[in-house]
Amino acid sequence: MVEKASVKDVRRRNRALILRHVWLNSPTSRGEVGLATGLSAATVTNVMNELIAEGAVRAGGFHESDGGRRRAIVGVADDAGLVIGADVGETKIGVKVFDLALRPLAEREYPFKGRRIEVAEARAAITAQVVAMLAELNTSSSRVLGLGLGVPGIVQDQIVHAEVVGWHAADFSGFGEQVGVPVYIDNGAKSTTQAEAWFGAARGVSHGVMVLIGEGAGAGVITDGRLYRGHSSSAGEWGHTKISLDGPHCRCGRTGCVEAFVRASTVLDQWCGPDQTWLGRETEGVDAVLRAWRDGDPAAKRAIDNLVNHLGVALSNLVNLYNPQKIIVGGWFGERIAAELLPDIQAAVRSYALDQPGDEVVLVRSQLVPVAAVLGAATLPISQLIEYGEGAERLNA
Amino acid sequence: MVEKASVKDVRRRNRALILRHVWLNSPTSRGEVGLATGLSAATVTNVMNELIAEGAVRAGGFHESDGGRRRAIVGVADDAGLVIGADVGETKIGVKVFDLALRPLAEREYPFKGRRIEVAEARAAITAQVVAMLAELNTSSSRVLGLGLGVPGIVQDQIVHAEVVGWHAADFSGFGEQVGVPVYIDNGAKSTTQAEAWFGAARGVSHGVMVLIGEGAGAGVITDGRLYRGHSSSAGEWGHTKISLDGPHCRCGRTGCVEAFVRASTVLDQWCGPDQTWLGRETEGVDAVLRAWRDGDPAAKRAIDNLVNHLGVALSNLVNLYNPQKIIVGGWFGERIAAELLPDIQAAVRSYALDQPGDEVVLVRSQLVPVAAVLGAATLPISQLIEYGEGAERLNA
DNA sequence: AATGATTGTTTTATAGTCGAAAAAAAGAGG
DNA sequence: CCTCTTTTTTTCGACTATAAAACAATCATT
Repeated sequence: MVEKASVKDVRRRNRALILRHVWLNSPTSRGEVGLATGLSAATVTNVMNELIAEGAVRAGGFHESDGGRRRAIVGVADDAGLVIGADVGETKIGVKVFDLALRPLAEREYPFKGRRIEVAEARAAITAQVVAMLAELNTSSSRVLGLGLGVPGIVQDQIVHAEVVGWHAADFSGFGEQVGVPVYIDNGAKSTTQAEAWFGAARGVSHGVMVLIGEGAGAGVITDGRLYRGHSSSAGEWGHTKISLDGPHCRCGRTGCVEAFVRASTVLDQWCGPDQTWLGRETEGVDAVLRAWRDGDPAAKRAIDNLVNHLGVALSNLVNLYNPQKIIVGGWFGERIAAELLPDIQAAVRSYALDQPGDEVVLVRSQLVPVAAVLGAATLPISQLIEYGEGAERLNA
Repeated sequence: MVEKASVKDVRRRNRALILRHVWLNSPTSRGEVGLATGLSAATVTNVMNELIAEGAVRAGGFHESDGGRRRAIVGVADDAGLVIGADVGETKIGVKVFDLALRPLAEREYPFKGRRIEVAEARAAITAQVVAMLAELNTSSSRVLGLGLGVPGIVQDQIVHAEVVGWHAADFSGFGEQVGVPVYIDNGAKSTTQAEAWFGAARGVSHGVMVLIGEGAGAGVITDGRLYRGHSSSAGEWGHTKISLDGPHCRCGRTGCVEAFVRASTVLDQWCGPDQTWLGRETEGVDAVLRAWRDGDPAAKRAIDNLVNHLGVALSNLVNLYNPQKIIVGGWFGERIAAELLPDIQAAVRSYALDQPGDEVVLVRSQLVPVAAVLGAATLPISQLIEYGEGAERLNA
């Protein structure tokens, strides 16, 4: 239930604390780290030198002084290795190579619009793109710390259940050997949330929820500064919670799901009727309906009002259940509507949620939409390095 | 965001681990504790002797030997002090005095059926009853470790928001001085869940949800073996999440709340129509509708089918969001319907929840219904003692 | 240029943690 | 009385973090 602790755990935890701070605030100095973590200067020096010896942190140069010894610069050893993020979306697979500071170096896409993709094809496609990009960058796979893979479904061990792309118990075991680098798989919403927590609108939030709205709807939950996973890491499946006892049919085969109410096509259908199809031009359609709404088009107003109302209900349930400080609205569609409608959505949430948690929650727009998915996936190997020192031997290889 | 750790924390945590095991498995022995916690025999001895010196644990007697040194018995120092649990329900306040092993010693009730109760009245009533019971037991308040108070609402510091009893920002500050013992206040659903986690159906569950259904509907969430509180400890307010966009009016002033669908009176109204009132005889009414349902009464069948269906939707949302191993169904009404309908409810939940989390979750019936509320409240001071050593100086006073 | 104030980092010394192993205690059974 | 078994306690070693002191390196002022 709760695990025992020993002195070793203290070290592991403080080490992670320090390394995480360096990663998220690079370049920094020992003194700053001590202030931020609350650890004594002695401990910081001690741990920092260990990290430098291992190669995860690099020291070099000095900050400018304003009256005293200069602070030595310590920061991510950004060229000590590479990290890869891959994300399986509904219409394409994106793969991106980053340096350890998560600056992009190369990227590829593998579209499969309008059809299904089999697991084997996905595995092969990712492998091919990784190989191609590493060749292009003229590096070897031994320099890669790891590949993080985000998938639109539930992950258990190496098995993926992703109904929206038709994967029932899709098997990713042995994928690491296939690609030639260590592979870490997670739900796409969770890894996107991780990205937002590290670099975006959820920085420093200890209780927050990120919702991702596009053609689907997912969520990632942060509690006590960590991703919430539940018993078998499928927690946070907001898109298929129900806000109506009948309601429209959802892709999952059930009715009344949040996803069926708030996804982009629902709004487009409500605006133009289901005859006029925006298939393949959804982003265009969304821009159009928002434009029409601004111009006072009554059909657009109806569609948008519905959306805001349904989002208000669906998000208020999250507020009542998770009591977050912040809700980050993301996903390609979510980000677009947040740009225009955030105050209305927030008002709707407040009207439906209980007073106390409703008054405290703040809605914000995602800051990383176009890159969040692959970036989030790329944080997976780095998280493992930070938390458990996993893969440190691959650095500077 | 995440706190630093030091060697002191190791001790505090292991100490809590050991003390909790003794409390929940009293009487036990040092060896058993070592096995259960994974700690070395040396550490167990060390910590245990500290706990004995402080008075929270008592050593005495021996287990029988089967060919070796006898195991020394260590257990809760049950007569080293008292603990009080109080619970503010919708129609009455219950107060109960326990010894430290949580065996009941005295109890009182203060009914206020059919009317509201002001905070001052509640405070006075609890105080009076505590004084009376301590007199009856011929002990002094200095022997009381603390009083735990469960309230039907959200608690922040000493301020209680409980709309169902009409308390808006009810002030409980200074209540400890008034009663003469340290007071700990928490949401009633949470403290009831705590009781079930220590002594009932949720023992050893690290990810679970307890739902309490009566005239209201609440929930307590356990994650990683601990109560989930969220940003401002109002997490888990399941009763006012919405499963319908219109739906019946709820006492909270909104519509479509789970509570409005699954509370006892809703079923009774659906069975007999709103004319026939069961006001004041709800338990009777529930027994009657269940009897009618078993006898094949069509109106009863309709009402029960609705209930099962709505519960299925409402609980499936919890399953999708929290991914629990277990859902414990409690509350006076919940426990009754669980006795008869648990398989049907579980089937409904599975049909609405996503496959993977839905297949894994198990519904069980609460084991502690009549006593859970006050018992859970009484665990509050004990939790503080176990986790932080708070109040140890009051033991053996 | 010399001095002192200021700031950042490293070293030293100390108190505290757990755990492995040895030692001791306390029984059963011959 | 001796041996074997089981449980608990003691001893000792490996690690932790931190406070305080020492050290290092800069700026400002004289």
